[in-house]
Amino acid sequence: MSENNIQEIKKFNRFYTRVMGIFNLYTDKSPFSATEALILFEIHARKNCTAAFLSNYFGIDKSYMSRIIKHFGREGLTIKEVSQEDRRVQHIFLTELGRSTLNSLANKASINVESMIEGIPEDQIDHLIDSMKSIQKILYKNI
Amino acid sequence: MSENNIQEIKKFNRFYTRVMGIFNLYTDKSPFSATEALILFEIHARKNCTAAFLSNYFGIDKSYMSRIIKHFGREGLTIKEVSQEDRRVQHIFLTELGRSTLNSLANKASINVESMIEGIPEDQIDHLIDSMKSIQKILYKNI
DNA sequence: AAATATAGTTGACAAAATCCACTACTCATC
DNA sequence: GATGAGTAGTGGATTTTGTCAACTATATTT
Repeated sequence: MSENNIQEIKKFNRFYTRVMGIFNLYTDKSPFSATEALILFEIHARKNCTAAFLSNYFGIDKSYMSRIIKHFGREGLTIKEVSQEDRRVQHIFLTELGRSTLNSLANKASINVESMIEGIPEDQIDHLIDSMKSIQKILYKNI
Repeated sequence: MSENNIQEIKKFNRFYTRVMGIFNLYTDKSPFSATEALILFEIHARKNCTAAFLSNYFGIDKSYMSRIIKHFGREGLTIKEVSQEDRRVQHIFLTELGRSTLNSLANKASINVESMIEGIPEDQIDHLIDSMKSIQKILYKNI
């Protein structure tokens, strides 16, 4: 593998890390961290989501994940339901409040994204999105 | 701005956040965090780098930045030099040890990037890198 | 049924990050 | 050249985020 390619990818990683740091994706002054917002999103998007899945999916320690979900529970955002097939596992679901909270976080994220691309001409935005799709498509199997 | 575009960008952001979380870019079992590695890199790359610049560049609290740089100093990775023009500002430089430390962090990062793209055919890697370059070029002015 | 493995929880702790007050200096204006 | 406003950097106190190891409960393998 060309050393040059590696350097280019690292450069992109530095760049995009900073982009995300600056457009602090979900979290401007909300009581939820970016991580929590991502987890909430995933609970919503996956069916029969479990703590183990989330822990593995995000590469987050299971004890930490347990606490995050506990926190969601205390706030009334999620409920857990013991699986019928395997009584060790608990499926996690959003409550109505959880859905509306996620919704408001998603709106904030949208506003951030808008400021991230504001002033960029249409055709470039299209190119941007094509590029983003390509990256996902190419890296997909390795993630 | 099309709502659909926003959603696509948010999807990419979630995706790439996860990519970077998983290929924990610099930091596998090194005594430096990913943030510290990025800062070390930037001290190396910029000339006449200052704490204020870094703080602003990364969107990191200045007191935290001060502590990180202090830490680098204690470890012998950086030295500071009071500016002649403005005695409030201190330029930061890597020492020889700082450079070699950065180098070894960079090597670890390279290994992570390799595993991130392993098994992906040449032409796709090229496409990947083109896409990454496009994104940087398009977002550059807004960052 | 004994050993091994997985899901999730908890306590204790460590690392990362923020908030705020402070010093030292610079710069502009009177 | 004193005064006030602003910026660079530091340090104390605290909060948030994340890790480690031990534990319970259930499932799976032998």
